[in-house]
Amino acid sequence: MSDAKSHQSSETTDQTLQRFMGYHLKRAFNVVQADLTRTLAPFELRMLTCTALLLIVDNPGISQSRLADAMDVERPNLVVIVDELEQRDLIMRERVPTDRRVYALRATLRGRRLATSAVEAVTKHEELLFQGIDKDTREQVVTALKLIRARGGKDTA
Amino acid sequence: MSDAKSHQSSETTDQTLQRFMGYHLKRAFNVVQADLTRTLAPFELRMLTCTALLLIVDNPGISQSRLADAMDVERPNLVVIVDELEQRDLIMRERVPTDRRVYALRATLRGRRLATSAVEAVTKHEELLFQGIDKDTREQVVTALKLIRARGGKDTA
DNA sequence: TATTGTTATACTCTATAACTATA
DNA sequence: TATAGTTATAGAGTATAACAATA
Repeated sequence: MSDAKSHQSSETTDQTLQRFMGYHLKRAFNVVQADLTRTLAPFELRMLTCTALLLIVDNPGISQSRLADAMDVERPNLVVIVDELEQRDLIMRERVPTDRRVYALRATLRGRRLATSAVEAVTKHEELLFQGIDKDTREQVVTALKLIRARGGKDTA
Repeated sequence: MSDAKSHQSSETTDQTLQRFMGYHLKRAFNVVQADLTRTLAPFELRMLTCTALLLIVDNPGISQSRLADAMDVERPNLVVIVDELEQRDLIMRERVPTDRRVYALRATLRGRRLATSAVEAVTKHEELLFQGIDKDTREQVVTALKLIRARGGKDTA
């Protein structure tokens, strides 16, 4: 019990950490993130670039500010993501005549095609990763995750 | 509909992304992460250093390799975390006579005291953050997250 | 040979301040 | 003045290769 040897072939008990949802959330997210990275690699997309592409495909004309909000990303960090997608000819920045400050983002045909392929791959990926969890539970999890998301920014005071 | 203006005051539909658990997981994790960072700041702990400290407190004599496994962190990345905790006199690296390659990690009194305070703060933090989610749902979510974690590493092939 | 801890390194993600051009 | 996009920058997390000491 006082020797390191006694731990070598046993699992950690994690008594304290097991109580925290944040711990489980992080571990699960690490797995999903790592798996998703592999799944998206053939498309030369990362989680963030893929998310941005899908949002632009689904919301043609969206501005960078609104895209940043939807992605929970700071505006400065979104710039490089949009740059990358534009350089790869997957999206376009179009000037808006009524407000020359904003860009209207639109997917190109190439972008829409890549998005379709990526969505198919991610769908398969998630089916595999979550196959041990029944549909009802999945929906409950999503509902809970949305609630957590909605509480964001509120102070713990 | 083709003008960016039509999107300015409406929410994105996110039709495609909404289907993916990974998207919800990431957004929820971002919120928890940001909130937890604020909660742990007074203790000068981050999510990773706090996790390491709690695991060492709960598993005295644990080696760095086993700690890295428990945290899903690569060994090289754990070194700086352990360095930080040791420099702050929260834990000690002890040589193990039976295997001189490994360090047995143990929390100091100071480390155990800080861990107790941090656990208290995080507990309060999570109570606030998850107060809209009933106990049964929370347990179901944790069970699901554990299942996802357990599937890690398995190929999507 | 294999493993523990380590160094070095690189890439990604996150966060903030300050600038420009437009409104 | 306020907002959209941008630049620069810093901090933190993640991942891999290679090394010394030890088994």
